Amino acid sequence: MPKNLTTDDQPVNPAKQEAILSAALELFSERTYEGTAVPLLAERAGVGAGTIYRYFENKEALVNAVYRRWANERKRLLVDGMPDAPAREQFRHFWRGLWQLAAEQPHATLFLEAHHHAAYLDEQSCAIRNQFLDGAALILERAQASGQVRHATPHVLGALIFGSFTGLLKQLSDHGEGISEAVVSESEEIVWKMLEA
Amino acid sequence: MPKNLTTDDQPVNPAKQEAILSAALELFSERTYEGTAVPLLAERAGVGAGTIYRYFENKEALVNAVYRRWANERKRLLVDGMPDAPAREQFRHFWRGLWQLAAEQPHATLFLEAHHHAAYLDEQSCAIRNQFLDGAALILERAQASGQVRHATPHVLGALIFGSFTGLLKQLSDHGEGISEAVVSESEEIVWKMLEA
Amino acid sequence: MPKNLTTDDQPVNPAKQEAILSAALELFSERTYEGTAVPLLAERAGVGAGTIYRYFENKEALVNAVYRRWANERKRLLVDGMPDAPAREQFRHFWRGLWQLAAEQPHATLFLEAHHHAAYLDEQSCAIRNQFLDGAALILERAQASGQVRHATPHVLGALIFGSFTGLLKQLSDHGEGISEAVVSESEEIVWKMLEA
Amino acid sequence: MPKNLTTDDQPVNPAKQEAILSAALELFSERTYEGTAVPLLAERAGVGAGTIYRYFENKEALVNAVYRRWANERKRLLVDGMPDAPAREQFRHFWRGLWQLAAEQPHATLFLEAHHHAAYLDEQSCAIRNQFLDGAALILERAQASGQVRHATPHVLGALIFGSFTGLLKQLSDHGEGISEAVVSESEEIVWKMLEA
DNA sequence: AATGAATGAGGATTCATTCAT
DNA sequence: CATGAATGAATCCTCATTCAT
Repeated sequence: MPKNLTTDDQPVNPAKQEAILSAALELFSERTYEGTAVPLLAERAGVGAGTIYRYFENKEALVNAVYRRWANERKRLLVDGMPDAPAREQFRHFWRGLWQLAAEQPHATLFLEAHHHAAYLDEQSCAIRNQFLDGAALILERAQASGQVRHATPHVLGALIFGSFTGLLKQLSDHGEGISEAVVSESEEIVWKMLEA
Repeated sequence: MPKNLTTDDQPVNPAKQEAILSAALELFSERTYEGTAVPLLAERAGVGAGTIYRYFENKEALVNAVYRRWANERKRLLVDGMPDAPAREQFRHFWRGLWQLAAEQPHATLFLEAHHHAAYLDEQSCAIRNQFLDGAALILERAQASGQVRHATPHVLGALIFGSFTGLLKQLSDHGEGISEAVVSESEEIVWKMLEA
Repeated sequence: MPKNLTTDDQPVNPAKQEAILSAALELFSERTYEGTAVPLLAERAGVGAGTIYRYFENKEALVNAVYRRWANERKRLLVDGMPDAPAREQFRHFWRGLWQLAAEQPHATLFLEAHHHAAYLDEQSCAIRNQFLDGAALILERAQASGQVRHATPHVLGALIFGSFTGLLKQLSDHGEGISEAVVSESEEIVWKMLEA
Repeated sequence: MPKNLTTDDQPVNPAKQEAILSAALELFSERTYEGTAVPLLAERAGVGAGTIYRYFENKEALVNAVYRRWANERKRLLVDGMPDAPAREQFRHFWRGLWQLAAEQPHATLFLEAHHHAAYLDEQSCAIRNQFLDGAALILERAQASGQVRHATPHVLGALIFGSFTGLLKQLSDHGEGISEAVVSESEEIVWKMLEA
């Protein structure tokens, strides 16, 4: 009776695990963690309710798996994948990356945002978010050192940029508007003003 | 004879109603709406579980009351109370107002943020948030007309500003840092850059 | 702190006690004992909820008081008040008495019927119903002895007569029909056939 | 996918559904609908409390299921199964049928009687009882037409007969007496007197 | 390995009763 | 003496989790 099947204990059926993670992402962001019943989740994933417990120890482990998955993806894309380039270009990479992720995985960004404070997130999940923010701060710091970005507490700067993105994304989704190239480039210009030395 | 004590039918004991609203604000933002059990809420408010139902028809009516209370307060302070002044000064009023509210009522801003999407918010509650956002957009529009603020979709601009604030506030609260004058003025300068014509 | 105020411990305010008993009769027969909330009962009686407990030890004592009141009234009218007369005339007295009570106190008869089996009726309440039935049986027995009424177990005969009455009353009230002289005399004739020697 | 297990969506486990219906019949007639707590009901049925909600949408749906079940059974046996025969024989069929049902299912008749007025009975449940009463009235009417039964409003006659039965059954059960052949045939003779032309 | 019927602890809510006013 | 606001035990019901199949 293996416990932690989330790790690579050779998950029984990758397609099923994937379906569960995907259904969880959808439902947890549409409704809430507490507001989502496991049986409903199972139905959405097309598996039996009991099956979920073969892939995840419990509901809490499942949210954490979803969180980690997308928090990692975001970090990988936006921080690890940051090119060595002038600050303006790095910012473009970052900003457009955020929007691309939001466009490709409409639920992922809002899910990450909504669940960050959650009491049920474990340390590892929190750690990943911090890696993302710290990574972004480090990039900023380097850009400041080379005089390309305004001098200000890097974490403050990072929070402002990231908050701008989240605020705009929420507004668009509230109004049922999709993500248009126009909005992305307009906002890129504007937000860069906060960084520009 | 009237049952609806949620309205101003001279609530039986204002101090108790206040205690309930206050406990609800705290718990709903620390945990979640769904994640907060009514008995716990009652204990935190220092009243019996049944008492809550003398003041609010049900849990849903209670969240809405909390939401309306602070959404109104915010609108009153930041939009209705906006002085007729140069754009830069109006922005200072707005930005510092946001932080002042956050400092005085640490939970209120995060509560409003976390509950905006909530399915259980009724029309009236939603209307107030829109009044706030539309009001802010209108002020921006006027400032744009007079050439003091960059030309860009007002709601986009508004979302960026408000998002910046929220992002920074969350970051501070995550790190357990309080709201310092330094951070407020530093951020004010930076965010203004997004508006500056 | 006198307990049993239902007895003649000089009830504090007879009009109020009366109002409570009357409201209880109405509500307990329209809804149920368990289905009737004490606060509602208080409102219907025009008194405060707490007041009820000055007149009756608790809800259970109240139903019993209502039950006893009408069970006694019925016994007094129909059994104690039975004239010494030929059987046919005694039956007329009894049958018309039942309908008169039902007409004057629409709720009382149905209340008595509905609550007879109730677990919360105390011994005294049950005793009264038995006095009524035993009294009726005794009258029947005498009439049988004098050859005016068919020979059959008196209690069986009594149950059939009384059941006929209840059945018809319920049917009328189900159909929203009032108690008409026509129905009463028609049924009197018919039911007498069961007794006729 | 279908939620409504109350219908014949092949109830998950017929034996369990049966146990619940049976426990409900017992308890609802011993105590009351409102007076019967669901956990107690579950215990008596030998199932978990939650299980009841897999078979019945809620407590109300459960009483209705019980009511329909026995009201249908009664109608089937006594009205639909009425032979084409002389009135006296038809009456014997009806009367003995009532007592047979009462003997086989001691709780069913009293349950039906006690719950007829109930506010929580839905339209379908009420319809069945009416089918029973109307059916009985129709049979009476035919017998009147052929001069075998006294002329009197059929529904009145029906109510008297059925009321007699109920009254006697209650008396027997109050006194803890079983249903004896003697009582049944004695009462059959007597009640027939009400019908005899 | 997968299921989904069954469970019971825990949720929201009601209501008989008390007690400070 | 009368009140009705306050209470918490007890209600109905949901849902995360288990386990026999």
